[in-house]
Amino acid sequence: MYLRGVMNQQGQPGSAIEETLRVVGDRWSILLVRAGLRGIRRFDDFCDDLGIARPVLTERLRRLVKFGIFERVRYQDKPVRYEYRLTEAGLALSPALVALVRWSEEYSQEATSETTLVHAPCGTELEQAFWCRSCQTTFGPHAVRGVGVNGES
Amino acid sequence: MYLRGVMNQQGQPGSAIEETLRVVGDRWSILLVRAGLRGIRRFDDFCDDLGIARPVLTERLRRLVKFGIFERVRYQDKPVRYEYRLTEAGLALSPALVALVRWSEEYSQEATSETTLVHAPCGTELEQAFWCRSCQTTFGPHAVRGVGVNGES
DNA sequence: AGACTGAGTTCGAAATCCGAACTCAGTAGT
DNA sequence: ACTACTGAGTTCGGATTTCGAACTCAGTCT
Repeated sequence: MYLRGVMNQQGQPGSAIEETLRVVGDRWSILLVRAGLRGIRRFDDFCDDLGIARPVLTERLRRLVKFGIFERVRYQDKPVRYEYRLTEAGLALSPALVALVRWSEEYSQEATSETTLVHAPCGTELEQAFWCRSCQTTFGPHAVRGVGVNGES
Repeated sequence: MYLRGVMNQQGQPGSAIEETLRVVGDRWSILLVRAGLRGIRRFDDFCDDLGIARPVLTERLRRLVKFGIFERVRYQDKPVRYEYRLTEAGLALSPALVALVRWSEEYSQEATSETTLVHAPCGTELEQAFWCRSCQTTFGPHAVRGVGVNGES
């Protein structure tokens, strides 16, 4: 099993993902990131697109800004208006998003997906893999291992 | 922008990820899957490991079973006892999990990760990429496109 | 003046979350 | 036979979050 480094009895240290899920692990945050990737930037547009309650949206965006996933940008002065743009870090969540989309396509029984993800140049359905720069190969989850900072298994 | 096919005003159709996040998009579910990958199977062990409240764990596991991510297996008869094992579908969530771990390692300011994910055979830090079977290449998120079932952009 | 826009706040009702204590069947020890 | 213990849950009341609907506030448009 390849996910290690946890040591989480009674909630002290909080491994990296735990921390991350505390930010991004609710029903809306990932959807907000996805909306951001789809080009949505404005408060009301997020609201309409996702059907999220306004107070919740306010709170969620504030948190995502605080953790550097979105930035709040003033895009107009006369009536001062702000919009929310994905940061570098926010964009970097897309592999996770894509992994979830792929999973949904394959295993989610309920929603029939109207969309498939493909490799743009050729139109082939994409697969997700891990890539080793030094071996120059792709590989699957079974070849992944977690190592601690001082290199133990 | 490569994530499409949504059409979600006032919550009707629910694209695939929305559906998925309704199952897996809370602070605990993903952590439960991760615990499952780490070999945890028993109620009390989940409880101790994650520090999740018992009633919540009950409800969460029930839901994950219902959606085919865990299965509830009777592993003993004398006092009847059940444990929870990841299904095929549950295991298939690991790419998403790995993507989140990678993101955490790179961008999460708070938790310093004590663990890094590497390619097992050679020990090199892994990268995550998309793989096109027909072109035999890896590529990044910018080369991904979403197409609808009848093939429009 | 009156209506509209966009980004929020405020409100009370409803759903969730929590920890701590309890249940229930069976097992092990004395 | 009595007690303690295990594992998988339930039950409880209180705290926190979520919700939809209505309101605010600055500025613009007609």
